[in-house]
Amino acid sequence: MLKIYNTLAREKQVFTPINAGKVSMYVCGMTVYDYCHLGHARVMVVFDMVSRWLHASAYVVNYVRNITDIDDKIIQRANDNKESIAQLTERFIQAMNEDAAKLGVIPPDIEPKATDFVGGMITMIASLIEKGYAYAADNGDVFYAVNHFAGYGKLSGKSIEDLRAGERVEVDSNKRDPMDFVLWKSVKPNEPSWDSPWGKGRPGWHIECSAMSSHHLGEHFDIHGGGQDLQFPHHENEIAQSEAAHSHDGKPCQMVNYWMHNGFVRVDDEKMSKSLGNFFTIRTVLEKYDAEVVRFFILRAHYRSPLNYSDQHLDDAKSALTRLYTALRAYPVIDTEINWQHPQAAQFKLAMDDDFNTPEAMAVLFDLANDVNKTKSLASATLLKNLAGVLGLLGRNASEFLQGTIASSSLQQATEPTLDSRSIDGKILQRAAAKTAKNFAEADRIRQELADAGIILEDSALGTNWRRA
RNA sequence: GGCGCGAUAGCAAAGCGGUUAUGCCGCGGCCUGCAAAGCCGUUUAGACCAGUUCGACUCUGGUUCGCGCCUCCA
Repeated sequence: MLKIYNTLAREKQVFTPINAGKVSMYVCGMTVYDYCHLGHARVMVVFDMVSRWLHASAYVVNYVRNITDIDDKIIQRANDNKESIAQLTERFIQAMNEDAAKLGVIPPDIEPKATDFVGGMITMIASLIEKGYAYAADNGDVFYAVNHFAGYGKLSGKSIEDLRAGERVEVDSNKRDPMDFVLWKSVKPNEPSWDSPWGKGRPGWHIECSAMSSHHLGEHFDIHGGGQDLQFPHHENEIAQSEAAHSHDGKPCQMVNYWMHNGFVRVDDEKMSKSLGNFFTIRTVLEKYDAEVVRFFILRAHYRSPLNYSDQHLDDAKSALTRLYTALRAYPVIDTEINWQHPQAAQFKLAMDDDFNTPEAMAVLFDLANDVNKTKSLASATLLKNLAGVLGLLGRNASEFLQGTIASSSLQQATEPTLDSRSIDGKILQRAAAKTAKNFAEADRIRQELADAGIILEDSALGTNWRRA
């Protein structure tokens, strides 16, 4: 029985889908004006994991993750770069897809772009005006009248009064209330625009998610996710827009049953963010670390906990993942159905059903690795690989991981020359001959020579294995 | 200022009112020509102060410290 921590309720709740056996999930994706950083990696990996677990739990999942391809920063960046907005966003959508693929993120079922939904947004704004939740100002902007929506603040736990007290924003004189937020921005020079009943302009940020989620998942759907920083104002405003626009006879229509928010990636105990400038892009990190190590690192913490980034932590993650792959090295494991009755599989399931407790689920993986090493059980090795597969881990051949270089990544610039496997095998043969001749000094010299090149040898009864440090 | 989250061993990170989390690192042993890997064992815990309880890292209250949101942000 799956339990999910629901931000709306501030507690874990048993997950009951609106339609039995089906899950509709919407996640706020990226604004594509730059490369994705590790914080974006976390959202993608976390909700990929959620979607995989729902699949593994036999749900039919409809997973939507949007792409914001029109906003202030995009316009500015395109201007700075002297390229068109379409060129800029296309470039970074492409980059995002490459990064996601490397991290083992399965593409969502639908990835709608905001610019493809302006018509739907206009319809929704018109409906909000008609129902009295929004108003057009004299300058052509359209605002949402926050105090007309009774439930405002229910997600973030804020009250309109508290928000007013903490008011830090420049008051826009076109607003009737400082708390009102913009649904439609009137056109400004050198900015793209669309025709609307309120004149040329472009949509505000929040309305796109309301329009896209209802178009693809309906007025009422199961799960809505995103980073913790979107809780307010973005998600709060989405609720206000959707529930008001879809209201019938003045009664709001519940938009989402379960709201999920993942914790931040931090650097030196501070939130990693563009504004602080302390971010690492995914591709920068992948120059140094295998993408699966990064995925492992993300999933090793619970999705709601803060996740501190440092090289030391990634080194640690790499060692841990190496242990798992090492356990699988000698076994011809294949993908099979998981028998959830098996004690360790059941333990894994229990952990995952408890609000996606991946750290605890991973402990089961290490337990299985110990079994494999101790008992040489092919069954345990198979279960290990298949359970890890549910998390999108251990998908490669062990040797591919242990002997591969991150240089195989297309992003990797040529680093110091590394030995190819053929010459390594040659050295191993030379060393074997020296060992047979009891010339241990020579054997050790060869081993050291390889060690200096980052190749670690491991003798076993069946021969010598090697892996990259 | 308002609202919220957190504090676990050298590092990272979970569960749990009483019984080994787990990984990395360290130490000892086995194995090995020697290593490495692996196996076995093992040292370091639960910010602080009270309270509830037969018993609290786990529940309650307070203190201190850290972080986040309240403005674009995953």
